[in-house]
Amino acid sequence: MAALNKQNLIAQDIASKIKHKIYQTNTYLPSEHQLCDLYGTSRETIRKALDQLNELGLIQKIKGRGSLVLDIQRYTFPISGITSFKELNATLGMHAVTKILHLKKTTIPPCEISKSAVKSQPGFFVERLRLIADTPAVLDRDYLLTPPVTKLPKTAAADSIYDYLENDLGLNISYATKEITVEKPDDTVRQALDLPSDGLVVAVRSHSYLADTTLFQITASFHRPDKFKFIDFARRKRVLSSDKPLGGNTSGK
Amino acid sequence: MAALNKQNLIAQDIASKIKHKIYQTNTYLPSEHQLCDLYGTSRETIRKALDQLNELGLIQKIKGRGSLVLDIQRYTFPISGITSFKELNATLGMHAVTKILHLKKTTIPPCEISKSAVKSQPGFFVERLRLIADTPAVLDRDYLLTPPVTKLPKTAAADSIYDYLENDLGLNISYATKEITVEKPDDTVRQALDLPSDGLVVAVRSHSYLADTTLFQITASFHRPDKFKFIDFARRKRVLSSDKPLGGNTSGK
DNA sequence: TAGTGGTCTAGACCACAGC
DNA sequence: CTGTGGTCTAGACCACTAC
Repeated sequence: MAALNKQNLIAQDIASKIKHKIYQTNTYLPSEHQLCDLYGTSRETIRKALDQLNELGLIQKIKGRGSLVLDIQRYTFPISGITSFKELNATLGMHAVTKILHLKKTTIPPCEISKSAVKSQPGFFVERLRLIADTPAVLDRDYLLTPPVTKLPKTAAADSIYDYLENDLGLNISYATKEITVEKPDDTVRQALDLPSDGLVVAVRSHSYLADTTLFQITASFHRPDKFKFIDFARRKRVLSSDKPLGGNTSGK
Repeated sequence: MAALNKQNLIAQDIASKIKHKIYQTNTYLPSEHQLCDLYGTSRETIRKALDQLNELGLIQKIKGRGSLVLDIQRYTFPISGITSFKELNATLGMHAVTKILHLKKTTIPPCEISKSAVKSQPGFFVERLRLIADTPAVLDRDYLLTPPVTKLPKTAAADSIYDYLENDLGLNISYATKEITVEKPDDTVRQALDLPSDGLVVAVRSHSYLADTTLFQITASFHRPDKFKFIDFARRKRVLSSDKPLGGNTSGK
C-alpha cells in the first residue's frame, strides 16, 4: 500500500541508498538543491522526503552544513513504532518461528476494550507463540475486531496479520498506543514461556487504529524478561511542554 | 529554546486549545482554510503545524473530513520520546522527589561509550534516586560529557538537567537512542530500590545527542518493576519495509 | 456539487557554516 | 562571500467525503 507519490518514492530511494552504503554513514547527502535536480522536483518535496528520514533517525539535518547520514545500523533497529513481528524478523534476521495456539471467532468482552465500549463486540482471538532459536520467547494474544476484520485465515495468522490486513483486506493501518509493564504471568503464559513459578514477564499491550480512527486490534504480548529488548529512536519534541501543567488533573493516572 | 516561528506557535496554540477543551475530543478542528484566515498564514504553514500535532497523536487527519481531536488524555501521556523527569513529573502530577546520591567530575571509561570511543573522556557523573510517594522508584545514573557540558551545578541536578542544558547552557537537544531491558541489578541498585535479593530491574539505557550530532549524555535508569510503565504513541511508518530485507534474502517477499 | 485534506510547485527571504 | 538548510507564500491540481 505504499503511496506512489514523489516524496515517498524519494524517501525510499534515499533510504535504500543509505542501506546499501551508496550514501555512507557520517557523510553528507547531496544538498537539497542537488536532490531537486536529481529527482526533478521542487525543494519542498525533497524536504518532505528528508523529513521522513529525519523522523526515522536515518539522517540528521544540520543547518548550514547538510544532511548527515547517521549510524543507527548498530542499534539493531525500530522495535519502536508499529511494526509487525514478521517485518522485525526479516530486518533483524533472527530466525523466528510462529506457532498458533488458538484461533477462533469470539465476542470480545468490553473489559478488554478499555475505551468507552459498553457492549461486547464480535471478533477473532488469536494466540501465538514466538520461538527464537527453538526456545519460546513471546506469547501474543490478539483480538481483531470484526467490523473491520471480517475474515482471518489461518495462513494469515501464521504468516503476518499486518501483511494480510494491509495487502489483502486493504486496511489502512495508522497508529497505535502501547504500554509496557512488568508483571506476574498467568498460568498459561508461565507454562508457554517456560518461566519459574515466581518469575515475571514483560507485558506489551497495544491498541491499534485505522486511518479513520476505527479500533481494529487489541494485543497483549508477553515476553520472557531475558529475551526482551525494546529499542527506540526519539526526537525531542517541544510542542506540549510550554503550557501550564494541565491544571485540573482529576483522574489519578 | 522554543523557536518562535509561525508553525510552532500555531501548533502550541492549537495544542493548548485542545488541552483546555476549547477544541473538544472527537470533534473536528476548523478546516485548514479557516485556520489560514484565523492565523493569517498560508496553508502549507498550517499544515506543518498540524503535522506536529498529528505526530504527537493529538489529532488524526482524515481526508475529505477534517482533523479529528483524539482522546489520548486518558493514556497518561508521552513517556516515549525524549522527556525529562521533571517534565513528566509536572504533566503527570505525580509528586516525585529527587535525591542526589552522587555528583562528581570524572573521566568516563570508553566501555560506557559503546560507540567508537577509543579513549576515555572527561565529564560529570550524577546518580539520583527518584521517590514517588516516599518510596524509591527509579535510580538514574547519568554521564554528562564535558565537551558540551562544561559546568553542572548541584541545583541543576536536583531540578532538571535538561532545563539547565537547554535554557542555561543553550544546548540544542535533538535526539536519543534508547534501549529497555530487564536484568539483574547490581548491589547498589538493589539496595537503593529496596529490591529482594533475587529481584529484577527494568533498565533503560540511552544516548542523547545535540542537533550537531554531538553525544552529550549517557544514561542508565533502573526502575522498580512494579513501578515501571512505559507508554508510547506510534504512527505506522512505511519507508524502510519495502526494500529487500537487508540480508542475503533473494526472494522479494 | 462544494468542502475537505494530500500533493506539488517556483519562487522568496532568512540564519548559519565555512572559506 | 557562497552554499547550506529553515521558513513561508500563493497559487495549482488531485482524491476523497458528504450532501
